[in-house]
Amino acid sequence: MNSDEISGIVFDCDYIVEGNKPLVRVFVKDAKTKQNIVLHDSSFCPYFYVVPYLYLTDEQAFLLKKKIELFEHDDISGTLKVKSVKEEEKTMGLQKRRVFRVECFIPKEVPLLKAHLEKEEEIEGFREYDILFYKRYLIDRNIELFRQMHFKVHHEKKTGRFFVDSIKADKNSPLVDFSLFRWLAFDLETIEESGKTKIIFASIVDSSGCKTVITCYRNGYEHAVVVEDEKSIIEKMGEIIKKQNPDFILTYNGDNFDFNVLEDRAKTFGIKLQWSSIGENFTYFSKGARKKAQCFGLVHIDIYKFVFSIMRGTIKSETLKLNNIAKELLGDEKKDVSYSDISHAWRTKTNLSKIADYCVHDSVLTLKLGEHIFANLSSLSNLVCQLPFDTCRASYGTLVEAFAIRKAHEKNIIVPNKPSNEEMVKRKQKGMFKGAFVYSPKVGLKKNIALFDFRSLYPSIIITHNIDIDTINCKCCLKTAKKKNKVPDYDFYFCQKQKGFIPSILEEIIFLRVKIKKIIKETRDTKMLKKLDAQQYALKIVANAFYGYMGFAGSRFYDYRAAVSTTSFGRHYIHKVIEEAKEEGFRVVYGDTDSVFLSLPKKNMKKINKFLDHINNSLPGIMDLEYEGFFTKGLFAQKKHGEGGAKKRYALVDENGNIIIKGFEKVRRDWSVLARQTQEKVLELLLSDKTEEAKNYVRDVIDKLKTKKVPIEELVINTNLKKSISSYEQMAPHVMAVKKAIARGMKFKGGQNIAYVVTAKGKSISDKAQLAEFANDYDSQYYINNQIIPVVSRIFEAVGVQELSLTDNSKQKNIFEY
DNA sequence: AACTGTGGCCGTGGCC
DNA sequence: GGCCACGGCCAC
Repeated sequence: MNSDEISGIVFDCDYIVEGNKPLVRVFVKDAKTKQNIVLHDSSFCPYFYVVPYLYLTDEQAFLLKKKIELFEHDDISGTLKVKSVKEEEKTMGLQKRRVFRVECFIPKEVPLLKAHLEKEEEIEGFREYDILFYKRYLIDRNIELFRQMHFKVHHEKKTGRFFVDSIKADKNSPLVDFSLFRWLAFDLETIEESGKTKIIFASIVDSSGCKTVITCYRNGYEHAVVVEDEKSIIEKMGEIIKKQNPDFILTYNGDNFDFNVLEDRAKTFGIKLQWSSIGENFTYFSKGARKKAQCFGLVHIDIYKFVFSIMRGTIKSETLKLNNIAKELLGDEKKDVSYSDISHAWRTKTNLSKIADYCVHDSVLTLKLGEHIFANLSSLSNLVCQLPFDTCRASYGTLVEAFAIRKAHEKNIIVPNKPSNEEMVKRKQKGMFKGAFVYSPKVGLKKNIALFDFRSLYPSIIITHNIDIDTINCKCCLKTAKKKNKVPDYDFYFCQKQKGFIPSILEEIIFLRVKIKKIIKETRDTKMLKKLDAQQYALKIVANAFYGYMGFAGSRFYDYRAAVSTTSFGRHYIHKVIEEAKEEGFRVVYGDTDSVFLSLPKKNMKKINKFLDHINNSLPGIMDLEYEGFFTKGLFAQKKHGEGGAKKRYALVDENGNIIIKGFEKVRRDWSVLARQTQEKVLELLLSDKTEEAKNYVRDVIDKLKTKKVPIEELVINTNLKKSISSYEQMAPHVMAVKKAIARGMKFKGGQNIAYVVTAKGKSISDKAQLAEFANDYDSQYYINNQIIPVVSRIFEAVGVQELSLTDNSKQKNIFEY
């Protein structure tokens, strides 16, 4: 056997079972040759922890260990045995505990063994029995995803396999580039025929320049690969993909759509989706409503999933459809073809080249999006030690959990278990906990606003006050911390001697982020900058999600008291800043959670810096108030219902004249484009003192609506159908529009975007609502009274323009009357 | 459908 | 006409 060294990048991992032994398979791209290699590791076995009761004597513990070692259970599937038991010392909470690491032969025996041992009286509990085997491997072997790793391997002649002897990560090497890998995106166009979804076009685009569309219609498209039938389309796809030999397969919603169709059609025709160069098939899992298409060594990245769960908060477009996302992120637009266009073209066999073109374009966009998100995806994968396959499908909760588990292993800490269903119900029954403070603004236009906010408020609080499950009301600080580290609104305090696990790992994140930000400042190389920026961004989103994770009922680190303490300190600090600002003679205009808006007679940096220093000198730990910037104007509108100014809705003008709009209809995707644009324009004009122009602009819009000169597209209202149609109590417009569409034979799922128009026909607004595709006209009155007037009058009133100020008419009229 | 959290606004339907 | 629950989306 000759020993060898391989340096490469890990981007996939799974395991197989051979002869009752698990064999981990690590998919590695050799950095030099760019060839992929499957490395096998037979040295790793599944395990979980048994926690014996603390009161057990050494002898009792020894007997328990023996009992577990000798455990044997026979049933029809064979004999269940323990491979080995090792005594270890691990940290649980802040305590060192004796635990038994119970090693099993194969992964699926872990839950079985645990179930059998549950009846043993000497056992207090079980830990880490639900961490998937391949994830366990990545963590325990310190795999650094998307970073150079060094493997000592040996070649086994008999099987031709490479076996791993040792692994070393090169922690200082940068994360790799997109261009290291081969990427392939595909997209399907389908039609509904006799109750089945059938494939009519399939496009394939890859990073080596391949651009193909496959169809079985002969005169479809001059560049098309024309095959016999639908079955051949799928076979041809497999053939091309296999030949192109990509590392990653990219789709946009492939988990729920493309692979769903492919799986069904392939089954019908008796074909396997064997696209991988190493002979693996795609498997399609559905766990409840969640579906995934996966193939070892051919990593399927569903970009829609990543956009939905991770990027949604930063996306502004009305829907998360490919064309919108591509437009927003890439500045590219999808060709505009609707489903009815496709089926019409297919039925009449006209304009087929347009569909083919559109199909290819979708793959092109998907590939481009893949490149766009790669830095973020790879940084996150690396940070939380999860395969890119899992990272692109993960929620924030999953990411935080994965990161915590990884860090726990590093620190020899055993992680708490996931809550049982009953426990989760109990946690949820506690109800919502008190959150942040929001300052009620006064209505009007304010000048010269200095904006301050706390840098990462909640993470800073958790670190500074050592907020954790294990540090709460400790015995060691009973006398001191009770005074010095007490939660403002509650009766508990946190330990000041021993750092909790969560504060300590959060601190690592914050420090690392500061370090990366420093490097960013010194970096010129744009490629490198993008990577570093993605890394600091990954750290930021994981850090910010920790507080929510502690208050999340499904969390391993749930603690109600920790969550309420965090927000309690938050309220305390923002109130403190507000009080001190008042004392220093500033006028407090507004503030939300971690920010304060202070107005000054004029811009005065000396005063601003003095205030900042004054505050920061009195703040403990890593708490840090930052100066965000100066704004020449700030507009706060009257609340529609109730007294005072509306919170979470304002507009600011920065020193360069840019307008920043928060909360108003302009930024809400459930308002018509016309209403949003009109409000934006009015804001723009009023903030530059062009009152008359603003009035005229609105009159003009109203006039256009009255004379039906506004194109219907600008009047479409987008709303999400959040649940299945039957579970709605109230018949809101979008729900009624859907009901009417269902009557026409359309189908809807929860989570779908509904685009509707309020038409002229009907009594109530819901009566009038029709899906955009069925609407031929619109109700001008509705759009004037319910979309335009309310959104602009808030703004006019805020700057002090009374509605009744039109004098060009004999009668005194509302400026917007018509 | 959406499983990181709470605070908040506002339109609409539906009840009184 | 007034009030409130439902429902969706946004700020942080």
